[in-house]
Amino acid sequence: MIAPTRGAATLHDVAREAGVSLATASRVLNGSTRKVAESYRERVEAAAEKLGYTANLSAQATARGTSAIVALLVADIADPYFGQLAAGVARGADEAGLVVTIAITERDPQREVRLVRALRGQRPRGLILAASRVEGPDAAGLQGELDAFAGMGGRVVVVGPGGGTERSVAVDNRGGAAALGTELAGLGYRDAIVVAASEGIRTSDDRVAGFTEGFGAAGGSVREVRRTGFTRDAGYAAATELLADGGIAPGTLIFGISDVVAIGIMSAVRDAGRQVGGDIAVAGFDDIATGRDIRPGLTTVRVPLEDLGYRALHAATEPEWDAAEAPLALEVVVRGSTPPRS
Amino acid sequence: MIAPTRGAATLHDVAREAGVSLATASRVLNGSTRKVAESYRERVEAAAEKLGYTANLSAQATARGTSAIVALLVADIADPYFGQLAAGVARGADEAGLVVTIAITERDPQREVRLVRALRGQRPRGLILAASRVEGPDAAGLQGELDAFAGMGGRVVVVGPGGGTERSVAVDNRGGAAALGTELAGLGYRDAIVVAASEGIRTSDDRVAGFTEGFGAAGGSVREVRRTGFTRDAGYAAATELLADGGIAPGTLIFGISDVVAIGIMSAVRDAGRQVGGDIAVAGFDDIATGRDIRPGLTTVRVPLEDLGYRALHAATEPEWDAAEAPLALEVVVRGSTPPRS
DNA sequence: GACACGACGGAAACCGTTTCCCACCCTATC
DNA sequence: GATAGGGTGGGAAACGGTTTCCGTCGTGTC
Repeated sequence: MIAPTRGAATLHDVAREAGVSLATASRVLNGSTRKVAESYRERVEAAAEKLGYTANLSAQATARGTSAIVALLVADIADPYFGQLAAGVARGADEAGLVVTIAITERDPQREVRLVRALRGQRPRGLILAASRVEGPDAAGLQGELDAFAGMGGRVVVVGPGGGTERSVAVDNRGGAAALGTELAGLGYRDAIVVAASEGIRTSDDRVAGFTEGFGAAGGSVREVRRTGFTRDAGYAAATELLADGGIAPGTLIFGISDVVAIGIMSAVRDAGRQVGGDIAVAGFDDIATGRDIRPGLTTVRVPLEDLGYRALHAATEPEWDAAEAPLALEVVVRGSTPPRS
Repeated sequence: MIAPTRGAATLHDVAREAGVSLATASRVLNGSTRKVAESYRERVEAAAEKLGYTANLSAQATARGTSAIVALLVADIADPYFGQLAAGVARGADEAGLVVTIAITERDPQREVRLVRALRGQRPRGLILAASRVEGPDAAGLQGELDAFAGMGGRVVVVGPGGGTERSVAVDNRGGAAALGTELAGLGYRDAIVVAASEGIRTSDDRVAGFTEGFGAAGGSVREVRRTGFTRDAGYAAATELLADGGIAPGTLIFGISDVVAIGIMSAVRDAGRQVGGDIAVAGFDDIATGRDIRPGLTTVRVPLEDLGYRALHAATEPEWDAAEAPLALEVVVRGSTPPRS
């Protein structure tokens, strides 16, 4: 069905095969407002089929001045948080006939700047930034790149706390964490330790603030905020230290800034010979799939990650966009890792 | 630092700003064998910096006739198996200065064919197929697309069982599963049920065959092979059915075709009021990160997924390639989900 | 001081598409 | 029966680059 040719068939080849001009072939094969006679249309389509023609997207992009690409920047694609998010982005892109290119920051701000610059070369329609947002000196370089990107006509979407002028698909980290704190204080917890990412990372800061607020207002108190990273191993290490340092009294709650961190904490607690739940309670944030399958189940705040990615994709592609769209509903999910106390 | 312009700065703009020809600007900014005088070079670089110039990759691709893109096709990016694989691909691509575009098959063969065709439009240097390979009628259409892709000068790499002419980065599924079977029989297990994907999926078939072989040779016997899917929910459902149907005797081993499936099985076992480990043993394959953090830990076969992705990337880009490169080492990892029996 | 040669800048052709614009034909109208 | 007008095909100029080829200039040699 597909004729083997040297290299890919070009529109030229199709036009010649069909005995029509390039213009006509182009109009038939790639959308155009203009009509072409049925007889021509058939000839061109037959020729294209015969030669296995597929439009060269690069050439199309240069000619049209706009590409069908959306770029996605994540911290770590192996992290289930970003995986689920990426799934939503990919689904939306497919529906819209777009292609997703992905890049990994490895949580390195400098790398992030470099990647945004490199991605800019593709002239994507939109850029989705899902890597954690930083405040501080490194933010300036990134902002410069983002501005350059926007000045070029690309749309920048930030997943999480909206920065400046960019569109953002926000998660109510603060509110969700506050609700979690309130709920857990309601279960009888009074003493909590928070294992967070380093200061300046908005997502982490907001969750810490929200939790402290909610937990405090309902009668609990946060004894300590331990700063570490966003990974499972960071959570494991932090909890191990905490257990070794001064020990952790039974009945204490440890809030991990994300489920991934919380899962690391759970493993550390167990490896130290303690028990998760009645002894040391653990809670997380995000509700990644794994939280359902570990025992005890992980108490957390459900963030509809795939929806989030789906929305981000649309924010990145639609011409006009309503920032105040119904916010994503977060929901506290209590499982066995935080049994009722007393 | 970056001057805001209407649209992106072009090479034209840079050349004008620097007072040189396009040719010279091109030679300075985008690699060329020819040298250009230091004074010119500086002027051009300064102009590029001032204008925030970034080469238009699409234009470059059409002019050069070759793109800097590698396409990655996975079944489901939210699945940790594919996430870790993708991480390796992305790392390799970054090192090589390539861009990764990703597409999701959702395990639908027709969709897969459609995506390969769409991806072809990008004229990627290589295409990495990590979605599970099927045998059967749907395979023909896919093969046609792959041939068309290869005929165009693209390199196709299959992750897993090598198909026909394509390069493949193989995993010794059969050998690994056999080793697992042997090991488990050595621990005293005699009776096993396998929860696999539907017949015709090579990865699954190979693992079933290998396990049956190894387990059988060491004195065990596979009582039943249950066909289902590759997901956590498929594993959960299958195990729930098995437990309801005839019940499962204590001391039985359930081998899930992948860790994701095995984790679903573990949850089903527990939700049925049974215990994982001493009561019903469970084993998986792949060694995804989660397997470490659940309790009991999941016995499995470690597949170095990130390496696998990294290798696939190289196989997809390097001109000549040694198929017989040292195969990836698989390793049986015994954890608490399969305690020694007797 | 003439000549050959190597280095290097610039004009122009080209990559695969889109799209503007013109020519053409057919039909409807006076 | 000439003319205006709408619809449709084709030629050619873009789009943003790369690369070939040519011409000039500076240098080294005898």
